[in-house]
Amino acid sequence: MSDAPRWRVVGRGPSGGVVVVDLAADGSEVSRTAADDAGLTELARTASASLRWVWNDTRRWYRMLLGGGVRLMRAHDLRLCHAILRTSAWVDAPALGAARGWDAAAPEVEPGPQALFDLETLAPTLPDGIDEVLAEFARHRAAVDASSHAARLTLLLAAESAGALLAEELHAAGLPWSREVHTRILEDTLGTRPLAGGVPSRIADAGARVRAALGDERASLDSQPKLLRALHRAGVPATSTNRWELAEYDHPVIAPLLEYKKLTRLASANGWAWLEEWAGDGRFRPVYVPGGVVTGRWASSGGGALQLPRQLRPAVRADPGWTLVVADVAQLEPRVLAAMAGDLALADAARGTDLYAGMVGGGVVATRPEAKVAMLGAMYGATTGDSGRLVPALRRAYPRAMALVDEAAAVGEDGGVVTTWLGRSSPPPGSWWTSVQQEASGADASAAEETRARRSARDRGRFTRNFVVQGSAAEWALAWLAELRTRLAALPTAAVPAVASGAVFAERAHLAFFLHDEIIVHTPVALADAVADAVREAATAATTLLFGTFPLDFPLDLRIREDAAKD
DNA sequence: CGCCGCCGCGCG
DNA sequence: AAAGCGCGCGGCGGCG
Repeated sequence: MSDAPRWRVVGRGPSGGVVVVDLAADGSEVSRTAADDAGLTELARTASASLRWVWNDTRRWYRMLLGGGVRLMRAHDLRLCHAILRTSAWVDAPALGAARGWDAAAPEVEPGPQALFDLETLAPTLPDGIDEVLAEFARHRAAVDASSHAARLTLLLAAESAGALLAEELHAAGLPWSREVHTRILEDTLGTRPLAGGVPSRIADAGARVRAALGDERASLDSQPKLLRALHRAGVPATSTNRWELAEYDHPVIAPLLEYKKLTRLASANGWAWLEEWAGDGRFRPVYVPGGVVTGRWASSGGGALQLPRQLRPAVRADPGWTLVVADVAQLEPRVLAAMAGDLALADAARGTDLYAGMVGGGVVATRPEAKVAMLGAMYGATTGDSGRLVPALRRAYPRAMALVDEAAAVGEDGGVVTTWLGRSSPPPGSWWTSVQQEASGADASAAEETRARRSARDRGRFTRNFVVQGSAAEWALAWLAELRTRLAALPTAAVPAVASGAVFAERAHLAFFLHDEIIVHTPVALADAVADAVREAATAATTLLFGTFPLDFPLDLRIREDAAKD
């Protein structure tokens, strides 16, 4: 059926009701239907999985559909795709020039209470009128079609939008979390839970030992300036209180102070209050923010989802009858760099499962830890220290890979824009950066102005150097997620006890967590092996999708177990 | 009292 | 054991 609808565009009519417009592959309108929210949910429930849903903001629409028990496979998120297309160096900027209002930040699903009283300060809202939505979608298609990199951009927009669907599903499903295990970790580490306003026993104990070593019974340990002064009085000439510097001093206060800092960090970031607020019902439901980082990585909002300490991983526990498939990619970024640069020598080092061991085996550096810091230094732009010292060896061994990141840095220092493998471009320099460079280029520029300009140029060079690698790695990860999501949806159901993940995921394997290069799938035990296969197949498919036949794979560290601890 | 910048530290 | 990218968050303290 060549005239079957390919896109389903969702917006609002003049009266505020939902309007659904189906478009054929050539963009012509096939049908136009008025609906309400319930009607939209029913339309979605019976829609073909091949239909791509187009709307202004996935969170706005998909949260409702998921709540109604509907899962969709494909989308085109106009806000996220606009952000990519508007800045991509592969897109003719005027193509989106007619767009108005599509640069808005992600809107809140529920307006905050103050918004009701303070209308003037409301953030500009995203257009949702069906005609504006249709027009913006048409601009996107035209912009992609006119690009000389249409295939890659199409892939990027599809992956970004699949990520937006998944972000909502991850929120709806939640990460299965054991109150009991978390509480036990807290008690084992911090001691018994204090009464309201009190201090856990081991923190109190460590604090007492710190104060004794300082010879100051009243020393304030939680205020950085006060702690620094107390250290000076005790004869520790530290310039900061970060743990790397403190560890350099030989003084009896150091050991208990580092212990105190570690314990207070756990208590304040992920202690009993966090447990009650974020995971009290047995699910941790972070708000993921796809595209929330300039490089294309996801950010998160609330609960510190992307900073969960490894120490608490044992609290991630499958429901009864379920298990977890936990997988992460080994050395994702250097592998992506090797593939982008077409660097066969680096690809050769990556042949086994451990790229860093491969570097040692190739005689590039002497030890695995050296290989790791050297590679990180190459991608981050290290110039000094152990890492910077080793980078020249990499430049000799992997000239193509190093030329790619060195070129990205040179472009950035010069005020230019760099672009990822699939077409996400770095933001242009801001007005502050440009004026600093201009002031320093004048004949009457002071030495201080020149120094400032050089420093900010190098800072930007390190940013663009890393942007191409971090951003392209994020694209591989998105493709992996999108491929995996499709495969999981195709798996059968399995009879298992009901879970707290919502109707959409009852008896179904589903993604439960994503962290840059790592995923957790929550699955009925009977499906675990099939899920593991799907995770591996998805990685292979993502690699082929991005890099074709380039001889490099992305090996996974994959575990099937009831908790998400590393060992 | 709320807002904001700084510091420190968790994650990749 | 760092000095080199990207984040979010809690606590503090200065400010209005």
